[in-house]
Amino acid sequence: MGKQDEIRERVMELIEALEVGQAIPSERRLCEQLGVSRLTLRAALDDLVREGHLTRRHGSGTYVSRPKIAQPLTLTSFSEDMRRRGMVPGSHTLELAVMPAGARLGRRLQLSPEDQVVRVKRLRLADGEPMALEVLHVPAAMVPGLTQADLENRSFYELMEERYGIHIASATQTIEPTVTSAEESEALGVPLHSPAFLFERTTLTVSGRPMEFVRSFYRG
Amino acid sequence: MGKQDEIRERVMELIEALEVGQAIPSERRLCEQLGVSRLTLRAALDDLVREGHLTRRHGSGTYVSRPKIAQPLTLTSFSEDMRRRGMVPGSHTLELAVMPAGARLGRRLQLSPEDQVVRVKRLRLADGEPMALEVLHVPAAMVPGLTQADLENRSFYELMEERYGIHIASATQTIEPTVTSAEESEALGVPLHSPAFLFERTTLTVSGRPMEFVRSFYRG
DNA sequence: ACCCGGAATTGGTATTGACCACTTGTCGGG
DNA sequence: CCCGACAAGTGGTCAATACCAATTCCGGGT
Repeated sequence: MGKQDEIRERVMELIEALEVGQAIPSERRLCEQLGVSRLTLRAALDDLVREGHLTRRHGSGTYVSRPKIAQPLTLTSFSEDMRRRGMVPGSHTLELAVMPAGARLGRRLQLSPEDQVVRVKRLRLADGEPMALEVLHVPAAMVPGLTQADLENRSFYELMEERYGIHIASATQTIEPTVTSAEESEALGVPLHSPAFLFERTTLTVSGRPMEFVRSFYRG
Repeated sequence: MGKQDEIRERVMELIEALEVGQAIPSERRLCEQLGVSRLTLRAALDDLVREGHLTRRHGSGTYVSRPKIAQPLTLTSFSEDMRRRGMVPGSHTLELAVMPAGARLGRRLQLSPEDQVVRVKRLRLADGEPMALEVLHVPAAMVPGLTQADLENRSFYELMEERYGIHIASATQTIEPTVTSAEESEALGVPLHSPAFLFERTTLTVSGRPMEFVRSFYRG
């Protein structure tokens, strides 16, 4: 975990507390507050600017921009979606780890920051070709004994229902255009900074509790 | 003109003298040779990597990649092309300047680096919408008295024939996917680093002399 | 002959310090 | 009252340096 990524997260938290159009603290102030050099801070801001969360105005300041457009929801799993398009869906689990939720993720999943979450990184395939990189977070308490093999070529939602008896009720999803980072580029086999779509979805169970938070990068 | 852009040009020249797959000098050696800091050099290399000219391998080196695919040629002017698609072509000249050719451009146009060239920056429109940013270079000796107004909403090739009696014979053109820079983004009204196509064309007269070198950025 | 380990080299990241270019608001002169 | 000059604050760029991480290569031990 680079320091740049950590800063990125902290700035994101800061942004979320502000209105669109408001200015964030100046670079000089911020890098002092966060205890990093200005270049490091700028590298993190560059990311957020490229992804459209911030806009810079030379001589004036850096401003919060473009709120994500919340979509009402079309409750499709990747597996269903691909089959409907006549393609053979698949998935390959790259990583499965248990970690504390942290502030932002905890808020999304209605957990305390110290609660454990399972973080799964999956590559979604269509006809064998990489289509998306998916990072999903689930409260660890909801899925005891989940292993990497459980998710291989398997729909996560189906697994949740069959093994854990958890049924999904609704979800809120946002879509935004973005460009791929180094990791995403490598996983999807496309050049760095290729255009892509970022889906973020929070899924609720029938009892109204958040069940998962997923970030999916779909290649353009 | 930033130092970074200058370095970018110099590295480009260096690259063109190498074969695909060959390594360029290490960053530390290069920044010493070019007399810039490593940060600046890396910024320039970042550009070239993003555009696909270079590939980095951590611990190993930086390598020349992806030769441009030379197209045989489809000899269309922008104006003709747009009309065929049923759109109304237009153009707006942003800048017209006379300057020395320099090394790379001189080579392309078969001029000595000190020879003067006319550099024209044009915005190409389709139905009034910006479609492409075009930077064309013509040997100054070929187009005496050319003014900015001459090119307003006018096909350059038609002008060359009518006024100067220069007829085009053939051209070689390369296409490559790229992303927009700050200047291109602003001119085309798209976000920074949006996907785009870069056309490079060298046009020859019937006498076999290079008549123009054009770089066109078409929005995706 | 093979393999393993360390040194050298390469790209990757971060810090600190400085200066430039643009914007904005203010203060003083007309 | 208005307008221009100026100063402060902002983002943009660059230099010099240090250390980390991955790769490569060569030599010594087996």
